[in-house]
Amino acid sequence: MARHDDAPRGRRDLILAAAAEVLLTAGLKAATTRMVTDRAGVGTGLLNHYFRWPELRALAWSAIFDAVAGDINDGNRPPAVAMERYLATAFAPDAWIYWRLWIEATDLAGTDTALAEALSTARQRMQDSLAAILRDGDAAGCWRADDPDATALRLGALYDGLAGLLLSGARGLDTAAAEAHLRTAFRLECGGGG
Amino acid sequence: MARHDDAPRGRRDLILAAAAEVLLTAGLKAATTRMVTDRAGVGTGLLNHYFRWPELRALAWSAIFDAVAGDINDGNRPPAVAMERYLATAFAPDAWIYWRLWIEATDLAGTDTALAEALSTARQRMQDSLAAILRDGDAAGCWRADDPDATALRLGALYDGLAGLLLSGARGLDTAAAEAHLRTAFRLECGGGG
DNA sequence: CAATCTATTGAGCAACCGCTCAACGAATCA
DNA sequence: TGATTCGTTGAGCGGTTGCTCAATAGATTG
Repeated sequence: MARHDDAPRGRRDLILAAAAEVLLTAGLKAATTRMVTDRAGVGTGLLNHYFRWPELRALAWSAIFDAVAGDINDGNRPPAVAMERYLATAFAPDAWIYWRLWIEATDLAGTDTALAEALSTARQRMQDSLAAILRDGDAAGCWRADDPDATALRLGALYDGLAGLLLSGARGLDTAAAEAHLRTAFRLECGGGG
Repeated sequence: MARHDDAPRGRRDLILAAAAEVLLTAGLKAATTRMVTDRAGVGTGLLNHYFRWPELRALAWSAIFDAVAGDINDGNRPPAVAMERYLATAFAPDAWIYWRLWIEATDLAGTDTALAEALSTARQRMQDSLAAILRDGDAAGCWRADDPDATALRLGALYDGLAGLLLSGARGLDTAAAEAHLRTAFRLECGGGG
């Protein structure tokens, strides 16, 4: 994902790419402008010449979740496969940094309007993707989904809540248990077809 | 000699009370030591004489949610009434500062160990209370609850997720819709009797 | 070649944070 | 009374942050 091509279209894109790498490494809250300029091998002034920090941070965050969304939507999988993939990868160990970034964005969105906009867009896209899978599955008879949008919202919110529990170190909950809870919720929402 | 805690309201308690007021006003992340000393009408040094900031912040946070928990558990209501009260007050307008404090604590718990401990305790208590209501309701035939603890965890996580959505300004979701989603989840978990 | 312009630098600014510590007033003790 | 203790003060320290701006290097132009 992080491309270290020696032919970046310009220092601007170099900085943007470095910012995304920093977010994936340090998280959203801990990331600073100096981390980005250090990683890009660039003076601190150049970052502020091209961006303001909240703007750059939101852009890098969006870039990351654009890639994630592309990963989810790519290919025309049958709904049962797509759903299984969603449930199986939701709390996978190597997805950890993504729900950390997601939760941190939820938190910062209250203050940072640029990030709030980015989060709103990404969330809508995720929810629409999930709703589409649910609708397809209903049409194909895999399960029942009377109100795919509402179900997608609830599953998404449950996902957020479980991720928050995991991040803040809730007692008696690991990634396997979180996945099981998400699967249970899906079964309750859409019937026993699992 | 007798100078310990016999004083009805020493400066220490004054500072702690001021900290709680600041949290309820400014939130957890925005609160600073200087807000607390200003509100308490006390020098900045005195706060640090009695507390470290993370410790004081966690103490004040705990005090707030001790009061909330007392409010929930107080009285021996029948399970149906207790459950209805939980669902109806979950996203009430005058409770929003509490789920803001709750969500912010979830976020800060990753860094702040004192707050993580306080959150873990409060969360366990909330979850136990909810599980007890679910169990009582099952025993009384109000609804069905095969695994009250798991259901309580899922409802709590959904609550966290919905609160996060509300706080970060998700499109097409207000407090009434959030409450409706929570009620739907409860109905799916515990049967259509409600 | 010199002149011009643009991209880039990084020391340093201003604002914030939690926290320290020498100093002070008011009790208490001898 | 003077000496001692202790709660209390607040200017200021050390550290962090995003960001500025005069200075500089490098390419372009006449």
